Amino acid sequence: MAEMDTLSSSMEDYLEAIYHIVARKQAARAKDIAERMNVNNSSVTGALRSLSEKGFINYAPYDLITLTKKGKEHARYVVRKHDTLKEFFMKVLGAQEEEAEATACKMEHAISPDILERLIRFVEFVEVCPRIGDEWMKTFEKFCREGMASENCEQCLSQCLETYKEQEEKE
Amino acid sequence: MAEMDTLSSSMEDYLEAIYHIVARKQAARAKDIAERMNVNNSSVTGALRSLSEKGFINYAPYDLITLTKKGKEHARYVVRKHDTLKEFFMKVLGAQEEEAEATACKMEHAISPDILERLIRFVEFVEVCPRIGDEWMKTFEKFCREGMASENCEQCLSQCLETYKEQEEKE
DNA sequence: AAAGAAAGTTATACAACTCTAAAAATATTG
DNA sequence: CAATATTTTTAGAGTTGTATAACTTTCTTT
Repeated sequence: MAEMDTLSSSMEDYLEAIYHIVARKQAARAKDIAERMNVNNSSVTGALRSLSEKGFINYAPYDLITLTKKGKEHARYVVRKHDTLKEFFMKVLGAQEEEAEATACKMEHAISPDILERLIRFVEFVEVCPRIGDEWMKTFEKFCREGMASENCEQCLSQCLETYKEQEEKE
Repeated sequence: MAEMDTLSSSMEDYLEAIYHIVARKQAARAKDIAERMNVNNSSVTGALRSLSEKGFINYAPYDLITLTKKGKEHARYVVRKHDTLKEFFMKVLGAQEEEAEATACKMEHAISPDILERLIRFVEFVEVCPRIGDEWMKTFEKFCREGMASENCEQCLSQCLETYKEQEEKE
């Protein structure tokens, strides 16, 4: 028998699409999926059969499509990978939304559980650690434009410390 | 005609393997490639024909394999993507080498030029910016274990500034 | 409820990639 | 240099995912 618990990149894309459609409407129709994925109707039918056989979706010919528990769980995992990558590309690397979205979409299938967890922690950390934060992002952007101007490091650090102290006082 | 300048993930893997083999020896043989990639000999033949048709390698049946200029350039680009991801996973996210290697191998095909450049800059920056550096990595590791202990931020920043000043004096 | 529209499925074909088994070419060595 | 071993290729088949075209089912509307 074919693997029951693993999905190809392609099938993960279908599952993800179904997840998002089901989140908006009650259930998904083949046509919605085809439109969202820019794919032919008949390709959807094949994908549905495959996802159904593996127990990820509830589906019978001509019927509406919903996710099984297993399908929901896997879909959420895929979405988590997608969103984490997109967030990292935008918030840390400063990429544009469209670029981040497209690249996350392609890379999401290949990221391992271990690296994913680390990346989630990292993005979380970047947001709460004062050593990073907004100012730091600006510094990174400047670095990207002009390279490292090492003379400013002390000033940069002092500034960072001052800002932090000021914010602490306000709270 | 089939696309001449783009390669599937699979063909990029072959090209990358050939690049590494050619770097060690003068030229690659089908057997070397098959061994390195854990793939059947006959699969290599097909890949070689395809890469040759598209102008990435110099190849004729029963002949040794070398890279064309185009092949070398593309291979270097793939390797750059691979190495950048691997470095990021290890140096910034603190992943183990094997994990970093395996994941880079799978993700390298999907990263866009824009995100790649940003990631290269980012890894470079992480290495030169005192606000990050070793201490910061330790902080991140601690954060991963214990979560954010926000009371220590001022101390963390002061410490960082002090260390920087001390190092400046030594130079 | 019947006609027409819309949606979904099947049949078929193709492209990419893989494998096994057998045949052909090349290399090695006694 | 001929026998043997190794390497490479071909032939054929299977898998996955895609599309077009034709057909069937379901929905909509009068």
